Amino acid sequence: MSWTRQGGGHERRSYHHGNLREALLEAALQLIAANGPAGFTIAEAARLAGVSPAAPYRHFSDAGALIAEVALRGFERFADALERAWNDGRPDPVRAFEALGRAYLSFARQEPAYYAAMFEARIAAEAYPGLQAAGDRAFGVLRDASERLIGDLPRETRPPALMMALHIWSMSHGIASLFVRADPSRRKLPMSPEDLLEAGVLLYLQSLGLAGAKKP
Amino acid sequence: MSWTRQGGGHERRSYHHGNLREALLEAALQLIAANGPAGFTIAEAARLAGVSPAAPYRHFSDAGALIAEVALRGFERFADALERAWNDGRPDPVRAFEALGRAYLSFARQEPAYYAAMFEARIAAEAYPGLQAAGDRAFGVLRDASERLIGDLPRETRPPALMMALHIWSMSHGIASLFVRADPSRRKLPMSPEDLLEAGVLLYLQSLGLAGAKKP
DNA sequence: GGTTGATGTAAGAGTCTCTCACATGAGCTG
DNA sequence: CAGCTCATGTGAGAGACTCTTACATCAACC
Repeated sequence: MSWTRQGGGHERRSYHHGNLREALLEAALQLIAANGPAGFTIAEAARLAGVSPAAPYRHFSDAGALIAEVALRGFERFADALERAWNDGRPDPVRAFEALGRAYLSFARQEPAYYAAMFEARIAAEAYPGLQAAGDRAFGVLRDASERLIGDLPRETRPPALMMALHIWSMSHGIASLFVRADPSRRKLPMSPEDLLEAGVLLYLQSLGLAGAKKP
Repeated sequence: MSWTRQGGGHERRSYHHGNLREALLEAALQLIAANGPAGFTIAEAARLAGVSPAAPYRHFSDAGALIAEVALRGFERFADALERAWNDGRPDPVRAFEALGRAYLSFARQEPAYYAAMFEARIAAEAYPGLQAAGDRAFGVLRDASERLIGDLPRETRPPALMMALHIWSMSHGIASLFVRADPSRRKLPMSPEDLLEAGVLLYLQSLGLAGAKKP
């Protein structure tokens, strides 16, 4: 997809680009995917967009602001993906919960640039207000799902939903960081990250009295 | 502690530094701790060591090689810390296993510069041979501990020790990355990362038939 | 005492960030 | 339609960093 006004190649005829902001965000995604968050530079993004190195500063105060915008959009897509996977607990809560975990890893795999901007760029979240909220929305999906899952448990054995969500988030994030995002040359696993996470979640749920049996 | 030959301040009288390599590694730790892996520069490290910007290149081929050396030493300290915490399963395997988890988080908290170099610098591990081995030694502690923990279980219900170690490593790493290493302004937790991890590990062990009861 | 090799410096080419003054032209206003 | 205005782009440049090359220093060894 192209973001230039001409809709064609990257040759621009008019003085003004017409859609530079989007073109820069697109370029950032490419560069981050290729080289990690540190591999992205304003200068290179400007080059990809076909403008001078100073032009991006009309749209972003500095490189961090551009990365933060990528991260923000990433969190929104991430939250959407998690919501689709959870699908309001259908076909049944346990299955939907597993789909949620797979969606987490899938996002890390399919959208490495967003994932890197969100979790590996070390952005000061408080400096970019929307970021925190977008992250909270994504986490909220997991929290609501946890709440729903344990809803059927008797009060005495019911764990705090927040704690449960934090456990699942942490394990998903750990697996994604260590085994999905790591270089391919990295330590070989005896199973796919997806299977590893599914087994971990099932064991965790078992200890709560949910998902008692092994998967059919 | 000072790494100059004079053992005193950072004023050097002789032409040669005497211990530049160590001084640079020390400077890198300071800079990474202060500004993250991206905040470290060869030029600034040279300045801290009191040498010209070109001098570091006598000891490290480039900035990545210096970071990799920091990461390597970090993994060694990390493995040592984990081994001390496990303490060969004393006083009993379950308690020692919990101590292992606390040691993981403690390392992330107490040694942020090493942790950042190890896990946040995106080093190409295959380019620095010792790195992979050092990381494997640290993981090996967790793996051996898992093996020992499940050793008492009947064969039929015994999970693969490797999988178990990967689950614990992932949850520990996830909690460390998300809640120990995150900026202090970050989302407030209902409990400390240490308690969160301990609860998660206990639940996990419960589902395996270990650590059946809640902690006294 | 002289030589040599490891370790330092000075200088510089190339790149990046970010700023400032100036150029362009799309859209509004009369 | 003429003219104005302002968002958006350019050119030039200061300051910082990376890494290289040629040269300087000096500790250790013959």
